[in-house]
Amino acid sequence: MSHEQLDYLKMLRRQGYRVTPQRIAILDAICDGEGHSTLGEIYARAHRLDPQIDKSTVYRALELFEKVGLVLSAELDRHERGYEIIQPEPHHHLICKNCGNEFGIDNQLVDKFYGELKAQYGYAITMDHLVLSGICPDCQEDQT
Amino acid sequence: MSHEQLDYLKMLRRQGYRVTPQRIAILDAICDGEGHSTLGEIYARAHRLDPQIDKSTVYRALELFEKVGLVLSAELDRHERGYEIIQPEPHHHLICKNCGNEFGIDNQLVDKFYGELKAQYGYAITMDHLVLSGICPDCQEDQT
DNA sequence: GTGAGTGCAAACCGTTTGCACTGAC
DNA sequence: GTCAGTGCAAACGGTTTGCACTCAC
Repeated sequence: MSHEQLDYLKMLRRQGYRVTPQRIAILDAICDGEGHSTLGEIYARAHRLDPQIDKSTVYRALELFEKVGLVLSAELDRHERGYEIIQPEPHHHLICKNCGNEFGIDNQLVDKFYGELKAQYGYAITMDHLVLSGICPDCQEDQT
Repeated sequence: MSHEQLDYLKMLRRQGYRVTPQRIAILDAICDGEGHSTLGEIYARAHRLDPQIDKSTVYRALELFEKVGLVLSAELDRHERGYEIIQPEPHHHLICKNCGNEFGIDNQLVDKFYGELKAQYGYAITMDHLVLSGICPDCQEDQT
């Protein structure tokens, strides 16, 4: 894993939580995935790294990681929650309904949209991790 | 219930499904709520109308209603799915995180945003029922 | 050495399913 | 009269919890 992981571990320790082999394995498992991983995927990967690891440990670790701000989660589609390692900037995604590909979105576009909503309705949108599903360009071509 | 309900029932019948007292009660229960109702809320209201009604019937009815296009559902926030009676136009919502108030959004704003995403990334967003959470004007004032 | 974190097993709870009965058509 | 729809009860699967043990600090 990259040197960044060390920072993640430091973040844990700094906030008074212990760094255990299980948490490292689970963190690795989250990073191994591209984009969002479901709990099941994370568990499978972590389990490969350490077959002793228990599912309840993964649940507890993900909850903790989210609390301390190491991971973000989002409802991907019906009954599927995805987790991903946190990024420095608030960021948003496009996910292709068809092929599952993920794509980061320019914050400016979203911020502008939020700004317009604020101007028009007064609502201050607080979703700093928007996940929009649609059809990616490649799949649009295939569908013709 | 309003005369519209008759249309809803017709829609069911037209598509070859039977109109039962339970389905009417569940439909009423959905309409009774303001904005999105959770399955639990719908069940509670339907149960008040007809104490005999079973939860599994509500599950089956909601699934059917969604399939035939009578209701829309959306993930409200973590582990809460909300159902609402369908509206003639594709529409979107703002929900206040604080007080739970819902507010419809002008489609144009969202369409424009989608258009920009399409132009910039090629993705064609297919979410015709966006639910954004934020803080409504009233609650923003209260928070000062 | 101590208590946070873990693995295990059981509990929990929302959802789904199988089945015999009922009532909409 | 028929079969889609229902209520009931049991099964299911993901998530949470209690507890004794372990190991990070």
